[in-house]
Formats: sequence, structure tokens, C-alpha cells
Amino acid sequence: MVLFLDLDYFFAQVEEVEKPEYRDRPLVVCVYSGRTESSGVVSSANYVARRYGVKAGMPIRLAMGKLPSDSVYLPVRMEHYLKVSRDVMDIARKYSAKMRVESVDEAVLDVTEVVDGSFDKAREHAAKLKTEILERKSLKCSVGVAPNRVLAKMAAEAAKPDGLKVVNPEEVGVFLAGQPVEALPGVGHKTKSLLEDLGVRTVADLGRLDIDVLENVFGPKKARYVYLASRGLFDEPVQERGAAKQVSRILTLKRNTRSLDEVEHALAKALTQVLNRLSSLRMAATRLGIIVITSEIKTFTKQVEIRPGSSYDELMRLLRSMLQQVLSENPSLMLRRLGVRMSGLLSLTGQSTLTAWSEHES
DNA sequence: TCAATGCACGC
DNA sequence: CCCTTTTGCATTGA
Repeated sequence: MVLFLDLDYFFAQVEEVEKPEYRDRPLVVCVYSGRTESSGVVSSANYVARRYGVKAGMPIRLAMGKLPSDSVYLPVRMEHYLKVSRDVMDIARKYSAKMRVESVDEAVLDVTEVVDGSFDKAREHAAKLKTEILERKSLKCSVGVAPNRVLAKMAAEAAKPDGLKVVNPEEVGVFLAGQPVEALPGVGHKTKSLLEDLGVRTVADLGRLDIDVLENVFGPKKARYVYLASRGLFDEPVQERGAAKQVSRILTLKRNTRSLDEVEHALAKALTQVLNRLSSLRMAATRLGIIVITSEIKTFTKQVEIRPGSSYDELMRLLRSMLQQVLSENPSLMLRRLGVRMSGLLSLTGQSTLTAWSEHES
């Protein structure tokens, strides 16, 4: 049995809690790209802003067009939200030792043993968790309880905002049947559209499809997933998140360009940030990659094998070379955003010196 | 086995 | 379309 915890409109709610005077006004937390005064996207919006049709992922300028003039626009304070998130996760951890932090605002807990397999006890357990988060951090959240992770996430979604929904085994069929396919975790825009081509709009429609049909369209893994999930049967144990496998940073350029000189600074900045992150994780990388996003929002990537511990100058040299390649292979592309990724990460364990360290794959 | 791409997902 | 950012997983093609 799984309990899924989802903090409501998290970033915007954190801002509301700290600035109560904003609480009844439309509030949006924005990722400013720095291109122009108001370019960027909405990261999180409170429910007042949502009533005007504003939601996460929307360009800030579009949101500004929809919202009244007394609305509040705040820049993301990621480090701060991470701190608040850690506090909440520490509370949640007391409700089951089997827990996985899914993201900054989500966690999954296997509560089977804690509640003795009883869905009634699980409801009380979840209610206590909600109360404790509200009392200690003044934050509202939504919680779903169900026989597996997929159903629990959907239950939490259905409970929003500030809700608690238990879907016990007898209710699974009814709970799933009426939902649109995109309510299934893992079904986004593309998958929804492909399913529509198959005449599938609801989870119930999906539940009538043969797995062979799904395999032809989606490949074996995803086919198996949607096949089982649509029947409420996709189940996997709740496992703690492992060590990071990659670290990346992407920056938006002031203006589109093809000039290496003009983007050198951005590349250096992204690399420095990635290296700092790696260092704080006490990890090293065996691959270095560049991420190019064009004026047409198309993405190109390149990567090369590196010696872990390569110098900054060496890494910059490789990045320039990869960028040069992308540009020459695509003579007409204009750079809009530029990023650096390091992967094939190794945990640096023990006391390392410049010349000798011990490491193992993570 | 690796490089590149695509999809999803969070806010 | 006015368009951020980060990570993980899967697929595909060499």
C-alpha cells in the first residue's frame, strides 16, 4: 500500500506563507530568462492566479495578459524551496521508513507495514501527516493512498487542493474508468496524441486495448507500463533514490547568435556551475556533453568521454570543439540556449588527493 | 556499447 | 506561440 504526498502549488505556497499579505492576490513564481524584462515562464501559480487561467509552464508575458494589475510576480528562490522541502521530507520520513523523494514537492511512502495493511488506518495515518505538515510548516498538501504508486499519485492529484483520497482495492475500477488517459502518470502530450489516433481517450478505452497494439506504437517498456497502469496493476517496490547519474546546467543567451566568442562566457558559466555541483556531491564525471537549443527550440546534444578530474581548461576546450561541430553540421541554426552536461558519474569516496583517489561506480 | 534523440515531469 | 530548467528512462541507430 502506497501513500503519495504532493505539496500544493509548492513554490507559490511557500511565498504565500512567508508573505501573507500576498495570499489573496494572484501570485506567480517566475523563471526569468534575462532576455528581456519579462521573458521567461511561470514556474508556479497560486489558486487565485489559476482562476485567471494561469498555470506552470506558461510564458510570463502571456500570464501578465491574463492577470489583473494587482498581481504579484516573484522570481524563483530554488535554494530556499529546497530547504523547506527537506524539512517537509524529514517530517514525512517518520511516517514510513520505506520512502522515496520523487521531487522537490513529492514523496512516495510504502505504508503497508505501518498500517498493518488496513486502508482505514492508512487514512488516519495520512491525515496525521497532513496535520503535522500544516502545523509545523504551515503548508497544505494533498495525499493519495492506494494499492500502488501509480494509483496513489492519481489519487493525490484527484484530491487537490488540500485533500486526502483513499482508493481501496474495490474502488480501483471505478476510480480509473472515467479518467482521461493523460491522468495516468507517464502519459503526456505525445502519448495522449498517439493514443487518440488509436481511438483511445479514457483509461477505460485503454484498458480494452491489446498489448500487441501498444507495443507497435510505444515499444515494449512503455506498452507494458500503460497496459498494466490502465488496469491499475502496475506495481513496483518503493525504493530510495540512488546517487545522481548526471548533472547539467542550461543558460539562455541574451540574444540568438552563432558566434563562438559571444557564447564563450555562457559556456564557461554553465561549466563552472556544473563543476561546483559535482564537487558538492563529491562526484566526478566520465562524460562531458554540450546541449544546444536553437532559435526554433530544437535541441542538439554532443558528448565525449573524458578522464575524471580533467582540468577546467581541458573541459572548455572540448566544449568549444563540440559546439563548433554542431554549428558546422547545422549551418543555418541560431543558438538560443546553451548548456553543459556531465554524466557517467563516479562517487569520490574517502580522502582524495590531486593524484590519487578511490572511486566506484554509483 | 555508446551517442543522440525523445518523452515525461515537476514546479 | 510569447518558450525555463533538470533529471531519468527508453529508444534508435551505428
